[in-house]
Amino acid sequence: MAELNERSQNILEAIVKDYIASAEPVGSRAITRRHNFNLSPASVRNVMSDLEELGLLCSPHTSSGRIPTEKGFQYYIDTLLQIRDLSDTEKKQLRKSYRFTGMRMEDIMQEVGRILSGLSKYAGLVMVPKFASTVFRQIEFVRLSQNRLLVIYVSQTGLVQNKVIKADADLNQQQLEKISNYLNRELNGLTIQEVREKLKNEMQEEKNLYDQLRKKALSLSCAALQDEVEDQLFVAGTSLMLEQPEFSSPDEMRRLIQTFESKKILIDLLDRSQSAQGVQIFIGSDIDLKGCSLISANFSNRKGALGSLGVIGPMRMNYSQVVPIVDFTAQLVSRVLDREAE
Amino acid sequence: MAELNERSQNILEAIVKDYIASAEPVGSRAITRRHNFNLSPASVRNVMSDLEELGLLCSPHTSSGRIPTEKGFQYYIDTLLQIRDLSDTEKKQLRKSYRFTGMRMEDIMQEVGRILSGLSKYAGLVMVPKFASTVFRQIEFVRLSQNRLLVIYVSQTGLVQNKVIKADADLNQQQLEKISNYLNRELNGLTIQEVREKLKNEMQEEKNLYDQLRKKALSLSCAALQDEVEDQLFVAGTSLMLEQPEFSSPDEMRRLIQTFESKKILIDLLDRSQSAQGVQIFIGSDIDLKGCSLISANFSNRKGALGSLGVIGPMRMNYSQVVPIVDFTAQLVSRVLDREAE
DNA sequence: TATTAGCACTCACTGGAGATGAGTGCTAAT
DNA sequence: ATTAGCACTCATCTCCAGTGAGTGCTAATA
Repeated sequence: MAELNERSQNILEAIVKDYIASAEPVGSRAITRRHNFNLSPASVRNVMSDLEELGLLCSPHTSSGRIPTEKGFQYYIDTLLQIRDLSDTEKKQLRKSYRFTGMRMEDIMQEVGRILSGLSKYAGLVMVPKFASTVFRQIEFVRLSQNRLLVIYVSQTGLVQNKVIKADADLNQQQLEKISNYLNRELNGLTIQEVREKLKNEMQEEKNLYDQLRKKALSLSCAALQDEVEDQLFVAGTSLMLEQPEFSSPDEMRRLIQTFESKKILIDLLDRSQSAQGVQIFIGSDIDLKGCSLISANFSNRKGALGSLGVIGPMRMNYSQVVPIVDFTAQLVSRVLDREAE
Repeated sequence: MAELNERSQNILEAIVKDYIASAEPVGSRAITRRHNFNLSPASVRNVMSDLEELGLLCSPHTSSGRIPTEKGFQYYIDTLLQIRDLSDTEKKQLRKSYRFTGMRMEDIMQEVGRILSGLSKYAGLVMVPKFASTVFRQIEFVRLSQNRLLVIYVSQTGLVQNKVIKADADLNQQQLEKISNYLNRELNGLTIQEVREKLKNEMQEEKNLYDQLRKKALSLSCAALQDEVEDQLFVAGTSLMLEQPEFSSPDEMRRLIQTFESKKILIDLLDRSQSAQGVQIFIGSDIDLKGCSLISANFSNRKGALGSLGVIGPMRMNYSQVVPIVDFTAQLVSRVLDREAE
């Protein structure tokens, strides 16, 4: 992107800010009124015309004010946006909202989503990712029927997942207990990734294993960890999002609800942000949700990444307000989960 | 409700059916055209006027057709609605949709909701009720930190629930195992209700218990089962519901989404239907969702009630189509869960 | 006596005409 | 380089007449 001179930058910034506040096209006169650039509307118009030329602004029709294009927002985010830190009071307040003692992981996540949504007035997202990267704590087997077992595993952070697998042999509850004891001893503290590795190695190494128990244990846990568990996604504040003027038409509403309902798109989105550090902003065509932006951050504990959270809203989001909230929340959640793991 | 003569009944039925089909006020001429009662529009108008007098119909404004009032729908449901049985082909098809082998309880419930919604074109609901009535199968404890324990319990049907409790004493994993072994031996096959009773009795009986293990086991499991776990509710097909003309205005949409988002209202609704047998229809002011109806049924296995499922849609729902679907689905799910429990 | 044809009336909805106002681009003056 | 001035555009609002589906009432009819 070519450099803009200072005046153009100022005007672009003014337009973006005014548009964020009002959701209406911004005209040249309105700008001179609200900000005092000591410029006449006509001069502003000239600049606006240039900015339109550059693809940073557009006008919905010939005789209306300008609105920032996606590129305009991108420029604003990249070079104009100043993210203020939260004041200590704000931090304290935020910390006070986040009291999770005695809550289950699921409830914590849900609550975090709700709070994010409430603070931002947009929709809050929290994703607990595929189990793969989390740290193994315990595994239990429950015999459901002759060859169907319920596997329950618990991560270091207390996240509980379960699934049903088929067992080759019919094992009674006592045998299962022995197996889970064995596994818990062997695998405690490893990431699921590492557990998989280890199992794979041992399986190969000891094809003709004498130790029947161990053999069964290995085959069972392999089956249990074979395919991924789905990501869990918590969405909160959909209805707040619907209050935004960009979703005031029935069609737009339906589109949004459909997207949120399937969850798939949102999961993919947050998955993509998994790898990065700090706050990320996805905007417009980055994401499969026309006209929307996502501000996200990852949370993690000492042992590595655990999940992502964020706020999704119209492209015309109040970035300078929401970014620090998302950032700080991610930090808080990370700390809480560290404490949980102890 | 006073008896209506046959002609009035016929005309009321025609109006309700036409309104269900079109969502538009029904006029006298339209009726004579579509059904051949051998009556002139004027005669129909007289009858309609009577029905309005009785509170079964109303007109949105002076010069428009009539729409059924809530009372009108109620009358239709109570005395005019004929529920056809599903044909064998339909039953077979439905059975084919419901293949749940190897799925977790949660996934089954979600899938049932989706199918219900897809078949009815309205929103599908499935609720797994408070754990209280389900049958105990297994309990496990996981030590999270010094005095925080994760309790996992599994019902006979394979439903997994977990929560965090505080423990008085710091117990290591081996002790916990012994305790859970003890509990699993003692309590297997009882309903949670019965488990509670039993624990309460034993606690009182043996206040000065020598058996330390048993004492700890009792106090722990008491804490674990103390307060109810929340009902779990699965909602599917919200966006289908939004296609209905009664929710075409932004305000109505928002109202609906808000209601669905909080889940509270829906849970209360399904809770109320818990006690009854067979299909139930809640309509209009019965429920806290203006202009909507709920068709629900309970599912259960040999050991008793397990949950409810249903379809929620506009009051102008196609009852004769949806009622048998809900009914049959509840039966199917009951059977599946019986098989799971084995 | 129940039914119906006829008629005046109501009211949502539609589409066109005109007024309004916020905004633009261009040009010429400063 | 900046700005005042001006003609022009276009969404939006309001007013208005026309249309059509529907009603209630009354008098004629079978």
